[in-house]
Amino acid sequence: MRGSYIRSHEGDRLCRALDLLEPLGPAERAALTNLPLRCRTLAPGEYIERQGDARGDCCFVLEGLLCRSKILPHGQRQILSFYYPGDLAGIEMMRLRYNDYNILTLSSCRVAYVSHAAMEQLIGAYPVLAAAFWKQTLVEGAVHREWIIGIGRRTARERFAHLVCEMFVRMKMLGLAPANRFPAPLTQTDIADALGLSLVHVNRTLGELRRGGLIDFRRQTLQVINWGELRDLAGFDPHYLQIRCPFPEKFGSVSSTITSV
Amino acid sequence: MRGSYIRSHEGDRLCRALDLLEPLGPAERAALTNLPLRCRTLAPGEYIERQGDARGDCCFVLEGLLCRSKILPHGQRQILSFYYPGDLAGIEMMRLRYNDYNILTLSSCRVAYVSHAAMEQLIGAYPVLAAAFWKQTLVEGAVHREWIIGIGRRTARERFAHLVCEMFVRMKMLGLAPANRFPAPLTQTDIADALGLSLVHVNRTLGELRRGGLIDFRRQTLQVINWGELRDLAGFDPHYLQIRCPFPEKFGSVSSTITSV
DNA sequence: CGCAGATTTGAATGCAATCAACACTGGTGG
DNA sequence: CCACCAGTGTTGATTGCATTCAAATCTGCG
Repeated sequence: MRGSYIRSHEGDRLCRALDLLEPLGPAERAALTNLPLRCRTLAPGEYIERQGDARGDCCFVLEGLLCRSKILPHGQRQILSFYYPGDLAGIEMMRLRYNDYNILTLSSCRVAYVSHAAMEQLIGAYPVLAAAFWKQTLVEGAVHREWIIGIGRRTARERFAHLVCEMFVRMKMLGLAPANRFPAPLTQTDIADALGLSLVHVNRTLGELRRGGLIDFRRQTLQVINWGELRDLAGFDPHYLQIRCPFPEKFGSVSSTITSV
Repeated sequence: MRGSYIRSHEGDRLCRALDLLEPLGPAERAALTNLPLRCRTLAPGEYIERQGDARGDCCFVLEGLLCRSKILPHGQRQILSFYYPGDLAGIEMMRLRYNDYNILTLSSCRVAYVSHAAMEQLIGAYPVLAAAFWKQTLVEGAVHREWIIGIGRRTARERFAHLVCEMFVRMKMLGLAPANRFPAPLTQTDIADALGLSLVHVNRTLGELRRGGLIDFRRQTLQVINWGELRDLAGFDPHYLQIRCPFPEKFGSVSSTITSV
């Protein structure tokens, strides 16, 4: 099952995402685009990894949204994180023996599989790339912590708002949120499982945020309407995402643009 | 403020904890014990790092219990993780620019500070140690995920039971839980902030577990009385801790010993 | 059209938070 | 030695946020 080759704009996006973590030189860019990749297009709901399975290859996200989830013995589901374009899913399986989580597509996705062997070689040869991957893991940890805080101590409205802020900022960084709109290929059930809430309550909370003029969510698209209020409600501070570019400044102006509407 | 030298049995414990992640050779052990460390004894409630501060040195835990926490704007506190003897606290600050969390002692602690420079050198020279530290971060991520699941989807009793299981297994691994008793220098307020519950509810839940004959918790000491039931209640599966030694097997026998009492 | 999945709304229930008061503990100082 | 005090632990009563159960749309799609 040999996949197609990576497309040029997909390679660009991959480089861009990693460059946000660590500045890449031309050598690293070349090494990335010359990686032996197996590219594939996956339908929504396809699994990259399954809980309990033997560890599989690493997987670059080129396009679309994936998530990591776990099903509990009583059947409840918890979504643990999202994977955005440029993220490298399943990298921890290079070092760990057991895999307790599912990684699966939420939307139609373009992904690029890389063998562990190729990754080891890449990391060994390019310390900057090793640093970038290592840093991505650390940011993932920081995001985990922010989720713990949200689920542990924030109300449903704050929690929902915080998730929207996080997705918005990440998509914006990737240039995928023009006019403060970005694709969010999630059902309300998915959101509930990410926020640790029930489907019904997510629906009601969404209604409140919508009626409050903070966001809109229709046809798999999230729109941030009142960034200032949304951010304040969530208590959102983007520091934990460790954005390298001067994003907060740039973002302030966007924010004021929005709130002045 | 130059600290005292590391004591021999403390160096042993440090090596032992890392050896549980990756098997260390004599060279790595020697390198570890020859690290330029500044050892100190800290009182309960002292900070290693504060949220918003500039990044400080790394810090090995030699003895005692620390936690990572965050205070929210409205004053609520969430504890995000615990640091046990052998853990390296604050290692992520070698790579990240912003620090949004507190790291502080819960009990009286022995710690050993290491400069980032010394760590970089160590990691550069000993790939096995680099792998061990990297793996520790990955395990920390897995623990975060398990906490998300707990806070998001488990009831108060299950959540509490799961935390006790996790602490028990980690302490047992370190040889610090003889007779299924181990030091847990926590107030019920701390437990509440770790589990995302209120103090009052933690107190009631603890009462239930105590009356149910699952655990006891007195004078800063946790005792696992009925491991089988506790594990089943929590739905605890130690895989996520990535224990290298044949712990689950060994543990089964301990379990049966206990349940047969 | 018919159907499955997703969204929306209503009503009742329940788990955990909050408010409040009291008991226990260890440490300090008169 | 005892009074005092702050921190911690315990229990009762009330409130409320979120869940659960149930049913009615809505939507996309073969």
